[in-house]
Amino acid sequence: MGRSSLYSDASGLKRGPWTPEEDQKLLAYIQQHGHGSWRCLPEKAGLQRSGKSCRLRWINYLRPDIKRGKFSQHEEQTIIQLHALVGNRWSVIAAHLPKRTDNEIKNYWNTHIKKRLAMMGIDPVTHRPKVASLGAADGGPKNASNLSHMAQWETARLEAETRLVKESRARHNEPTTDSLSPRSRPSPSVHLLKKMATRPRCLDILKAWQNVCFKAFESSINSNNITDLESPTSTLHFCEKTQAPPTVNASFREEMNVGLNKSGVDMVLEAAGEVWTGANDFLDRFSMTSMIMALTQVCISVAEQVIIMKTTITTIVMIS
DNA sequence: AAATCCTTCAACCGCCAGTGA
DNA sequence: GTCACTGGCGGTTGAAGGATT
Repeated sequence: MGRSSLYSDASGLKRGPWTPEEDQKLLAYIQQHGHGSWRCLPEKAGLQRSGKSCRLRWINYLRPDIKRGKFSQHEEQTIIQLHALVGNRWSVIAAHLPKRTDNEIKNYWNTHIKKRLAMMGIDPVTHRPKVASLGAADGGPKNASNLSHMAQWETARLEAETRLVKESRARHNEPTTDSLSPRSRPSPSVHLLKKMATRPRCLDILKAWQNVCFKAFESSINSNNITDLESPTSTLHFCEKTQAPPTVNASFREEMNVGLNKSGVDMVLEAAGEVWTGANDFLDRFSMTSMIMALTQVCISVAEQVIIMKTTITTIVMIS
């Protein structure tokens, strides 16, 4: 496989698929000497390859700590929820999946998850519902819309549960996967995600969150308009029109550019009051926001169930 | 059985950030 | 400060092989 021919390029370096002999040479050299400088490695290992090609082959295929084969359901959920958080930052996502490479995750996303989300009526880029397109495809716009939302809420619920479990586990000092990251240089985001899973959360945040969330919840139920709710994976959107408080600084807004609705986050942060003032570094803020997102998704899921029940009851009453 | 279409994924490319001279 | 080099990353390609016609 690969897109280049088997022939050597202008510099005399071989390209294209690796042969077993080449693999053996590379493996043997690295096991004996370590990779050292990738640029110098091919010559020392007796390979007619570029250092870059050797590095890629090692990272994505030859490393002994690589897990191959089908992705588990848990891995898939992790990918989806992390993608909702960080977007196409495959190296960050890979850092949280044991023995998976960023390339593998990227391929899996593009060939499997992306399509499945699209079929569920979820935009794989924004993680928001594509209600119009699903309705058009299915004939019944209303049913399609409801189906779409139910899928959304269920996805959100699973995501939230998974995230909370993960954070809880991390707090109990279970081993993280960071040491297994295919990248030797962890990105800042890896540290942030790791740190956010280990910091204790203040219950005041929960209280603050309950205030904000249930106001929106009540409002949604009163209007009885399901389509007013946004995708659970996008989270917090129903707070969007709230004005952002002045206490949250601009640099944080920049740093939080991970697909969140910032105004919604701001609103919760404002309600959190004093808790927030103590958290003046980005790590704390990121951690707090992650928790808020998880809680949002759980809450939206509950809200959806109630709305569906109310709609059903109304329908029954009308029929009877 | 052959042709065509579709899916998968290994490998490449180009860009960017970090580092040292 | 800036230049060159290196490694890391995300996007893209295209061959292989499976599925469908």
